[in-house]
Amino acid sequence: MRRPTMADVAREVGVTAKTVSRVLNDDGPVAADTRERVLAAMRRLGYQPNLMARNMRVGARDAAIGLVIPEMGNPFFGTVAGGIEHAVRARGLTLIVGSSSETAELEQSLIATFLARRVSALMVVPSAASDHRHLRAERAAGLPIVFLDRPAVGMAADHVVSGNREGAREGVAHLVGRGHRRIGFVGDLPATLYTRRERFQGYRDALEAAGLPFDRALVESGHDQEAASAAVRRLLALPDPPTALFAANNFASMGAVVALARAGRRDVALVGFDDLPLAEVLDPPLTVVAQDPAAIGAAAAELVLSRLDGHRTKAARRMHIPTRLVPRGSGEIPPPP
Amino acid sequence: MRRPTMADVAREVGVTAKTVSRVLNDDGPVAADTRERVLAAMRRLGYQPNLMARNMRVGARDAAIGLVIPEMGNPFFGTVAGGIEHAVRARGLTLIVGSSSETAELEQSLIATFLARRVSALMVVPSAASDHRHLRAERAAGLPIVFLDRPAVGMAADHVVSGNREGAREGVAHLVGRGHRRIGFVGDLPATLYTRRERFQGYRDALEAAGLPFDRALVESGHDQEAASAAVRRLLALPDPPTALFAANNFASMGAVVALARAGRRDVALVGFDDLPLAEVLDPPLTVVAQDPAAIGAAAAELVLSRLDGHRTKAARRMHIPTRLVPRGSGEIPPPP
DNA sequence: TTGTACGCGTTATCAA
DNA sequence: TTGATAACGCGTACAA
Repeated sequence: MRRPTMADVAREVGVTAKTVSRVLNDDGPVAADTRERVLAAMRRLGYQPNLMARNMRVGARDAAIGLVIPEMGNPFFGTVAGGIEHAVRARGLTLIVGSSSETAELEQSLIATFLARRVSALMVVPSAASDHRHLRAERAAGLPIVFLDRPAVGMAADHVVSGNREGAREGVAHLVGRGHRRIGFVGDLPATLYTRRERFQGYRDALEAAGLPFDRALVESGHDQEAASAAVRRLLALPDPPTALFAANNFASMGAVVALARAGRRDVALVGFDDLPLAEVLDPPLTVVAQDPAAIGAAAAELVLSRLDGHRTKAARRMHIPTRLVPRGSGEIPPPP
Repeated sequence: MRRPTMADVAREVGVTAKTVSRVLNDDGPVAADTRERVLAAMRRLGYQPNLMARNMRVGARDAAIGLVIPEMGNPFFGTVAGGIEHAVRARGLTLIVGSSSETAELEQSLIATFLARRVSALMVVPSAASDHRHLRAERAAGLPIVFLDRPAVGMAADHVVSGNREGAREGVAHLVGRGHRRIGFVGDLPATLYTRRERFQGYRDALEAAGLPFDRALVESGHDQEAASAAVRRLLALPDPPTALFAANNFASMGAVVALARAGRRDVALVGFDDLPLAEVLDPPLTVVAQDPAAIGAAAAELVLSRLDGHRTKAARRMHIPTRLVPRGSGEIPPPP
């Protein structure tokens, strides 16, 4: 029950494999008659070309792009992946995905697998503790590599990230504009994470631009939704508590929403970084600084495709995808008089 | 700047490619000394084995699993994919993913690509209008094929689905148990969708078990969140409106939540099928029949792996992953006296 | 318009 | 313990 090959089709028709190949790829001249007979034989035998063999012969490159994301169930990264797939499909490239669970070990192991497969390009969302020095040789050898959401560590490479700092500044400035002077910051851990650092800088930028003092007591962190909830409770229990909160990522937002709802506090303003599905039906509806994951994926795909097209600049190209402030209610709550 | 091959390593050491291969795969006897020198040369040259060539030579099968899902950004399918990847990674299999945008054309084209790549197995979430007759030959030839979330059309094949009918029955029975006698059904379109049909059957089962009449006027549909909202508004505007609603999928739930919130109706009970991220902080918190997407992915992966291990039953194996009723508030609202 | 010879990078087979 | 040779399925270069 072997699968038919070009040779089988060729034998059936009484020609050479090369002729079958010509028909398949519309390459070179083939007599209309021969062509018909080859196509008929293909159908009769149920022939399917072997992409593996083709890839190997033609470019010594797999017509696939390797993508490493932290977690597939996370709609942010899922949407990024969708944006990439959509953009590369037209080029006949398929997407190979692996999730790193935010660990450097899995990330490395996935990258190694992709390299072994000879993928045409590599796209990576770096996990917290990873280092990418070992990829410098690959990049130098011409393999397109793009980092997503966070920059590479230990090497200069293309990347596409959100306008984290600007977005956070805008979100916090929005609160300042409503009259808030004590604004809490709820971030993730570790505090060395790129996105966390950038958004924290944006927070400080906004305070400074408004001439407001920075109070370390107003900065809290948590590594998941529960911890973020607890962080918010601590902030609200301060002697001189904040009148507004800035949640620096989506689970911090969720944690803040839950903490405020449980405490029955409808007087505390809240702006979250990254949009949430049901944000508009929350009570109050959640004001966010929305990211654009599909655009991040599409931009990264374009970077990769242009490199594949021979655009071999040595310089790393870096893109910031702008965020968008979406006022819905929670961010417009004024401070108490 | 060519990438080093086995032959390069072999030349460097003064042996044959086959010896290098033996070292790489721990296959056959190699002198400890030779072994060391080969390993050293590999490191020196930065050799990386070419998986494409290996796959082609060894099994004519790609060490990858092809997965077709409707949409990557949807956390339900993202989590399913994560469950699969987690389960197959230990076997050295990687995951190739494509999204069909719920169209039969893209689904077919993705499947064709995967078959051309000679993937080791195929996992498919069928889109609404697709037909899988053409896969019968593949299945007969021994390719493991598993359908997810919805069964195949036109062929008998393994599948893993949620306990849609039982879950819906339990959700509706929950409302009946609270005293509701007029319960609206909000489903998706087209009404011929497998999941829609099953959940509708569960709805009718629960009514029948309680001796309640079925009223066609209480059944409404919509193909997205907005349409579901409109459907709910129509139900509430009936002369004899429902006192409770059953939303048969997640966007129907969201639509219902929005519609009820906008209408200020806190007296209408609501149970949704499929859980939502912020369900517990909604007002009222949303009672749901939760599915277990990670378990669906894991179960499907196990089916595939057992087939790969030679378990070649001709009979299709079908699994139902049970749902779980999560009472949070919205489903416990009693009918008006 | 078609065929021949060879190579992609690896492993299987059998002999040395 | 190692090597020589062939093979996987396909495309390239060139000849016929």
